[in-house]
Amino acid sequence: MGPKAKFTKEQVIDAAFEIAQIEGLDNITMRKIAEKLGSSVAPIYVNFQDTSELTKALIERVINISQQLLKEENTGNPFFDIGMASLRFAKEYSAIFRDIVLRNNDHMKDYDEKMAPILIQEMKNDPELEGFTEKELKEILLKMRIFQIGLSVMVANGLLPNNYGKQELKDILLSTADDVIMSARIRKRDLKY
Amino acid sequence: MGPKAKFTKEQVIDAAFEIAQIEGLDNITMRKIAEKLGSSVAPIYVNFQDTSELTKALIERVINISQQLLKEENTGNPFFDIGMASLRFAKEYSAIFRDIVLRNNDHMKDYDEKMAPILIQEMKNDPELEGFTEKELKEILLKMRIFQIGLSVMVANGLLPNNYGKQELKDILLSTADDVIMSARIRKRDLKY
DNA sequence: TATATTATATAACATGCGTTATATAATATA
DNA sequence: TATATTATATAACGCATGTTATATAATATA
Repeated sequence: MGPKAKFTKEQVIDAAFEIAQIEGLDNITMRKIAEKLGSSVAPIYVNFQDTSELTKALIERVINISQQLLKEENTGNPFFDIGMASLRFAKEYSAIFRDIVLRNNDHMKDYDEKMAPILIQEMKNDPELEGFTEKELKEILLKMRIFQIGLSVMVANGLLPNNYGKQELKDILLSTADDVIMSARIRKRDLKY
Repeated sequence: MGPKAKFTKEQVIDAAFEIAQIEGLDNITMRKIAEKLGSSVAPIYVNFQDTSELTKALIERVINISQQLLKEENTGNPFFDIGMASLRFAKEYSAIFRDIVLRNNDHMKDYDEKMAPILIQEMKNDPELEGFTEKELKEILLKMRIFQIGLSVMVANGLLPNNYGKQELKDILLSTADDVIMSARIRKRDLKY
């Protein structure tokens, strides 16, 4: 009983997300969301108890988008796929990417620590990476993770040469992976003989 | 004629910098600075017209510190020195590093564009890099710049393994430089013969 | 020493924020 | 249809911010 709500949770999150996409997560305000929805702040408070609840929902939205981007990358090479998904996120949602990555939250660390063993396992099954010890694989993964974060930051901040598109990103990511792996193999060989 | 000012510009900037170091650039307020100085906000306005003027001075301070850090690195290998200076900044002033790098300001781009030709010139004089074309040198520099930014971000956000100190940072920076250069040389050779 | 000048502390103002109280409008149900 | 219930718009509250007006204190100079 009572009138229908003017907006769903999703619509409110959409509006908040649009603001975050341009101004960053910190610059979302209730009044801005209301303005974007063409209403007062009241409908927001019907859907969300307070700002913290809305923020949680927004973070979930961000995570869902990340996972969606990851699903869309399917070369079979998981750490290349993760790299490309992260790059797409950095490009398409750069303001949010900056806020998430550059804020010193535990999301990243948790994520890294959860993903590392999975990726190491995948690497063990990769014929291209045959013969490396676990320690060597970890070193390779770390280098690639560092490179991938650096590349994402540069994409988000528009620091790359103008002609850099998706293909160039792919190329440099793969090329650097080759560099790291090839060199690791050569070092291994040099030590052996 | 009149009483002496209680604080110099420098003292005000010091206080602001201390706040920024812990809370980030965005969380500096006139009242917080005043509190840290043990005074009211009035002396701040004697030294600076408004917030924007103080912010400019603070950015200059940040740049000076960066340059000081760079001066202290002197291996002769300029892009290694730049890398280490950036890493030290990321470690010692992580909140500010995040705000500077992750904000999409033009400082970074300007800096990169100014430094690139200088570094390329230095690379041309480096015997280790003999035989590479300018295009190849640019590719190597770009990869190292990406890696160095990634490493700095990870340092600032505490994402590296616990045992990572200055020596480990040096090692991984040099090791990756080797990877990139060695692989570039191998690719060159493969193409030739 | 007297005075003009300048620094300071205090308190106020305007603005923007999250949140909420309240009156009004809309609607499902009896 | 009448009513209870719920959504909405509006305006307000409390708080933090940058900035400024004002009264007071300090000091260089005549």
